Amino acid sequence: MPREIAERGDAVAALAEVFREHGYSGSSLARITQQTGLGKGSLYHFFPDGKEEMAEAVLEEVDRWFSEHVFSPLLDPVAPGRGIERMFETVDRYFRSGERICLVGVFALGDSQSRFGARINRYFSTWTEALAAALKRTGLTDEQASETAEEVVVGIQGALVLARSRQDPKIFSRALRRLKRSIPVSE
Amino acid sequence: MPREIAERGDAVAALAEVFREHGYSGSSLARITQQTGLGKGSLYHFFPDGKEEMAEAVLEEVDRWFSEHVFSPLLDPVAPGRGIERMFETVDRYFRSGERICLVGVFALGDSQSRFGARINRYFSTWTEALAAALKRTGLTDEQASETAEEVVVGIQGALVLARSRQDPKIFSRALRRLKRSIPVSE
DNA sequence: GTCTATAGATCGATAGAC
DNA sequence: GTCTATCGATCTATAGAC
Repeated sequence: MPREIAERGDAVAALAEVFREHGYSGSSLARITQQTGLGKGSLYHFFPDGKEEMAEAVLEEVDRWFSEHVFSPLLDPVAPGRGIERMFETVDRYFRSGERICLVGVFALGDSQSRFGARINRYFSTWTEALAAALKRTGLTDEQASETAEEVVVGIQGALVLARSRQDPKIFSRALRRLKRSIPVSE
Repeated sequence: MPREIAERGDAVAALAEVFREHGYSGSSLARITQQTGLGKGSLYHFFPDGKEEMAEAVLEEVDRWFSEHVFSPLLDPVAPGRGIERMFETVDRYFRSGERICLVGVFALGDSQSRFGARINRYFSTWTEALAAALKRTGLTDEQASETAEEVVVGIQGALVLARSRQDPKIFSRALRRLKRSIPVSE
């Protein structure tokens, strides 16, 4: 029987949920060991630089995951419309239709902004620019594409904040529906 | 010469900026005393129940301020269109055109969500419902009004997250402009 | 690799002088 | 009301056994 957490990659996934739920300062090592089942020995074996390295690894993994599953499909040269469609589907699944919040957003609003600012900035700018590029290839002007891309990313983040605040995931679903509609149809 | 902080009300205003910038767990008493200039003696004199009472007082003050300056104008029975206009102006000023973030949003995404959940929920539902009521009185159907109100509050919060993340307040200004446009004109 | 024990700093909170 | 001193708890991180 395999252990639940046998390597660094598994540890990162478990850490992500802790940081997502409690933020950076709210995630004490005591809480981390408890929620992940990993002892301090294991944690400092995988992440010699401690909590900051854990958070860095988590942010890096989120970045990697979005690059592969969200940003890359948007940049697919053959089907911009299809890439955008897929983005909405993937995002809906990733955030569990509004039950999950965005870890990068949590870090952006929290006290960890100064610590991880560069990575946070890059995550959102990469997303916005990839979406703008796809929109442009559906026929929008540069300005329309940039503006619409920003509107979509803003709308997603805001919907996650409100869904969490009001404990109502449907807020997120409704926002996704509105945002999809706001995009000029193309085929 | 008057002291900078002579009463509880002034303390609350100073505390708000600390919590806004560092979140709940990120605002240690050491940081609070340093940033506000208030000693622990004074803080515990004003807030006998400590840090949690400080945060409660700050949230209460934000609630009170928005009720007076944002929600009430929306509910003004004579001029729904004018109330909505004023809401955008007031919100733009309050968030310093995107340089400031929403303290309630910070608490909502942070680990303080469980502690202050009821108040956070109420803040956003009051806002959304007041705006929906105003929109309805401009002639929108119940459903259009609710949907548009949600879109606006979501858009504002998302824009604050992105403006902070990308260190670009203009993201907030652009979002406000789009949201104003999304509202059916009325006079 | 993972455990226990613990160091050293910082946490929120309190006491008592003034 | 505000200060300094300090409590016990908790924090991040490390050491050393296995």
